[in-house]
Amino acid sequence: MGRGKIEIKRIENSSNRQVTYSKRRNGIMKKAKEITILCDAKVSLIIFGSSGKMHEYCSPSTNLVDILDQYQKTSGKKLWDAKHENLSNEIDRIKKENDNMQIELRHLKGEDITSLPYKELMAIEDALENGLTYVRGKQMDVLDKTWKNTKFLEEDYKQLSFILNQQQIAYESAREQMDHGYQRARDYNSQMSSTFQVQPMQPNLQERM
Amino acid sequence: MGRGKIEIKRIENSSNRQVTYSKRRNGIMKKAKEITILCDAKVSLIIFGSSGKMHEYCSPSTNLVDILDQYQKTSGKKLWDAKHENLSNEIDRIKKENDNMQIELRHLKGEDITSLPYKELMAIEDALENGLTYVRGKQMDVLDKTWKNTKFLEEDYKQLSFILNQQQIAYESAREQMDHGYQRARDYNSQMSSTFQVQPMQPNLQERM
DNA sequence: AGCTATTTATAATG
DNA sequence: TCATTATAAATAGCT
Repeated sequence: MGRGKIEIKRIENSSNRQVTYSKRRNGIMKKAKEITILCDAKVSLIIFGSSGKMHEYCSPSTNLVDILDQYQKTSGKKLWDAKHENLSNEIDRIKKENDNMQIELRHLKGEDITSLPYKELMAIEDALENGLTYVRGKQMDVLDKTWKNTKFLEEDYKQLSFILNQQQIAYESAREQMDHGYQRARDYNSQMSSTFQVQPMQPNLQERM
Repeated sequence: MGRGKIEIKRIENSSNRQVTYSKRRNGIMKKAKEITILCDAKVSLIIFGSSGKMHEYCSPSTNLVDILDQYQKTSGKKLWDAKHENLSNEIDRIKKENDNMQIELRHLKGEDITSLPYKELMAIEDALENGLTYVRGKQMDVLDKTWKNTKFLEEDYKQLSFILNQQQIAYESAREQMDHGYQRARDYNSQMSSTFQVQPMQPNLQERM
């Protein structure tokens, strides 16, 4: 597009090259702007001439950083170094921490917060906290007692089981003796008691609380 | 340059826009390559179409990172650091959020509340009350279960006592027989086995929870 | 996708 | 360097 066709290869004449560069650079810039407007495109164009001078175009709807971000996401290529990755990781970590706390808060809170007049609030607040402390303490006590009772009961139960076992053995012994009629029960008694170890009847009861 | 002149404004017809985008994108790409060769320029061109698809050109003598480095040096604009700053800002923001939540948590636990204004006390109070309701309900559930468990245990205990009692009686009987030596044990045997069948000692205690 | 009438970009020139 | 202009290239509207 000019008075003569040119081959696409480096323009050796420095002056011509400079002129062509200038003209074509403007041309590309213009085209970039146009496609941005015509087609809703996001464009980043950076040109360095051989002299080192820079020219830049970036579509007005965004900025270079955003475009480069998007570039990284889309292409998968990383432009930023490990520092930025570390920062990103820290953000992720803190966000996770955030989420955890938010969950904790939700657990501690009820749901809606209804408004009350200020004056009443102050007085109630102390009472509530005292009540809260009291109730918690009280409930802990009750749980404690219940637990102890259960433990005692369990102990009794074990002992009873043991005695029952002994009784059964004694009974069997007695029966056998009665059937054969010649050996003493006392021998079997002692022998069996060591065989029948006491079984813990409620080994995991505390886990049921 | 076309059959008709067009105004440079967004092409409303989506299909036309897409076609034009494709054509012009190729045009720009070609121009970029050409200026690179003709004029020894370094070019980076990144285009995102409205569909989100990316197209990129970078002059072969270099790469995007180098160009961006040079961009920062030449323009003085921070790219790298801008990104860094953005991330740092976000970290600060999230950390602040974190701190706020931590304070809220402390307040709910009754810590650091002495110097708080009414409004916040009110909010905390409501939250505590709601939480209290929830906790109480939960504790009631636990107590209920414990109580039921205790009752079951008591039943077992009673039953065991009963059986023990039976055993003792049977044993006494058997001994007596043995002493007097005239009645068969088999009668007692059948009697006892039916007695033993009664005991569901701890078959499915866990299901009671 | 191609085609082509036109518009646009630009190489050569002054 | 800038403006002009002849010409090559790009492309808008069609099929």
